[in-house]
Amino acid sequence: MKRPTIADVARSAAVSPTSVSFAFNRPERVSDETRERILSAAAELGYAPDPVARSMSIGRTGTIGVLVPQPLASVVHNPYMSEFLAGVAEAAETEDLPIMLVGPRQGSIEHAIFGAAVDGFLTIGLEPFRPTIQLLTTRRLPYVMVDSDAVDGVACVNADDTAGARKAMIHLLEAGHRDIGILGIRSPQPGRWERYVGTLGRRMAGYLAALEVYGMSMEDVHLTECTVTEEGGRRGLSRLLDKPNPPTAVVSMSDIVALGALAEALHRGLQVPGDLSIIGFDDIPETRWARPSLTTVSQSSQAKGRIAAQLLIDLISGDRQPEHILLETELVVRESVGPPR
Amino acid sequence: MKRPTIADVARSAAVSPTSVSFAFNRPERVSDETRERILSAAAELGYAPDPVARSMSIGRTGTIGVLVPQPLASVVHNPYMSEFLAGVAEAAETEDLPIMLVGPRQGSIEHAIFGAAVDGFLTIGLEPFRPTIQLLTTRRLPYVMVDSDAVDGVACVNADDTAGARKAMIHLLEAGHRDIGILGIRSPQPGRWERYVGTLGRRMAGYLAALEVYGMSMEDVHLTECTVTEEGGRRGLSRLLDKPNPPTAVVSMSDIVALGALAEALHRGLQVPGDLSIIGFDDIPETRWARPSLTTVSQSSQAKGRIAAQLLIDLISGDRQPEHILLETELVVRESVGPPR
DNA sequence: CAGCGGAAGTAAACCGCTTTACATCCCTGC
DNA sequence: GCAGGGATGTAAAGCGGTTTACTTCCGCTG
Repeated sequence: MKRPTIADVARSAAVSPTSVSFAFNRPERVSDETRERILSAAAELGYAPDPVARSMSIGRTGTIGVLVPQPLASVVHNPYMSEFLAGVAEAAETEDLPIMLVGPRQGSIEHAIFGAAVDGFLTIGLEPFRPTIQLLTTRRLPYVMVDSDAVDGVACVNADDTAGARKAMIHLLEAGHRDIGILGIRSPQPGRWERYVGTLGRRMAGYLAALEVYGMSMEDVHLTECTVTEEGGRRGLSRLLDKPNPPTAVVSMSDIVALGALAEALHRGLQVPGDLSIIGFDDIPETRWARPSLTTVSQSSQAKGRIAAQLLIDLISGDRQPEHILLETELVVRESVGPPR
Repeated sequence: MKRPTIADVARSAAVSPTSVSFAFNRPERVSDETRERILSAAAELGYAPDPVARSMSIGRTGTIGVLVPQPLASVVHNPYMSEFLAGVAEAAETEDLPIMLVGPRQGSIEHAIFGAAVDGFLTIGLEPFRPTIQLLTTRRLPYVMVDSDAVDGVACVNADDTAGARKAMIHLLEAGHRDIGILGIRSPQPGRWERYVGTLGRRMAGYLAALEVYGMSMEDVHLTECTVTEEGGRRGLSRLLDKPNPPTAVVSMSDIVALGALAEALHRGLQVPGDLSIIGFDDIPETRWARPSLTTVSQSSQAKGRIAAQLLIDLISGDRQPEHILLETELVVRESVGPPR
């Protein structure tokens, strides 16, 4: 038995399909009596309007897409992303919009963009790489870029990474540290920090700005790139500690990496912050659980998600123009930073 | 300038819409030369096939829906859900399916079910309440129920909650505890544990079974229902501790609640596990970070998500029949349980 | 040279719903 | 008695693709 269509209901209630549609979507267009008849016929047949056909007709899907450049599984796992998504959900909820998680398809973002039935995209951490933007534009859907470099004419939402990174580095410098390591994030051009773009680039710029305040430069610190996992943090810190003149403090571009580094330091029997100070970035919930709890830079991912989603929703409904939004970052002082020995 | 359609491309390449469609979906059906012409015309116009129209034609959306009974925001935040979703994503990824998060719509699950353009649903923790099942059936879509009571003829995936709860309670009893509190989860009929259904019901049955092994019954323990938040756990434990004969150990139906209880116990200056033993359920990552780390029952939410999603995918493609799957649970012994003083 | 088969291309039906424009009918007011 | 207008209902044209069945054209075989 196939799924009943609007025509089946119409036949069974002895009216036109038009009336059935009206009975569901514009009750005032049919008489009470007819509506009753239609609805009960529908109930009897077990009729439910097909959302796809509906979308097709009205030209909207009522869904917003969240486009992520990594495999979905890793994304949902990532606490930073969870918070972000919670924010997106918060905004989506007020409009009763489901949210669609879209990862790469057949390995390519392109297929993903073209295949998703959504009214607009929220992109996360996409390299502001021309091709991708162009695809998004070709698709002619509104979109908001989060955690990328701001692009003219495109809606963008970012945390003020530069200021945040600056605060983090200043915090260490003020505490008296001069031998500092940076746990960076693996980049397309390993080690070429001058070429970092997007979030990475801005954070690096912030570190740099802080160093300059103290008359230092990149020459005076050790940078190592890590994968964004605890394991990555472990390894990264190991590399730094095994150098001839190990740092007395490290800043990390990500809390996850920082927590890995913390674990490694404790594993090696180091006192934190006695022997080594550590500072992270993102303020994920785990930083509070860590012992010692992690000093980090908060960027309220949830607010970011909420604000970005709201912007997208407004863009879709057409009552706002693309704009750039910069969210404040804040240094959250906890227990993992102290003066050098 | 409107979005170009297949007809525009056809016109521009001087072929029929059929050929354009073939050029995209069945390259072998058009000559190389023509295909070239069509594709370049498409590129020039910035044509991208409309996913909705496509779904409409082929009768599939290529999307799986995750239906949750609570507001989306709270769901994404919940670590247990995050893990589950990661599992779902893992399975979805192998088939390149986006996943759609669907929360209640206009306050009702019904609207949500009817409005979502998906090929199948994964429901989580839905009360196996007739109406909802009926709706799902009316929609005539395959679905898999997770964390509900098993229903005949419906695909269900559950953890073996009963066995898990039993192990937890036995663990406390073996340690010598006889004054035990249960931090339950708020239920539709507060306090009427005999009527618990679904996950709650099964866990309660497990606790009970363990008590009976030691010749005890529900009379001998204190049950209090908590909301599933840390705050809920705090309050719940407070209620138990303020009784005339406070428990020396508590089992919780959820790690989040257990962590709240742990915080409250420490706040009151109690030693854990010295003065109070605590055991949780779910094995969320935070249990490892807690001090003392939390003994709990692991149910591998991620595996659950993966398995449930795979079942749904197979159901959709039609090469599997609905079945019931029960996943093992395991006691994870950490530091929060010891003998009573 | 008739006959056949494969390659290339297309017309038109179809997917299931929405919405505009129009037809009826009946009531109201003058 | 009739024009005007509101209430109710419907035909038909989309929305933008996919797919089936058919036509044409060509080259090849016997």
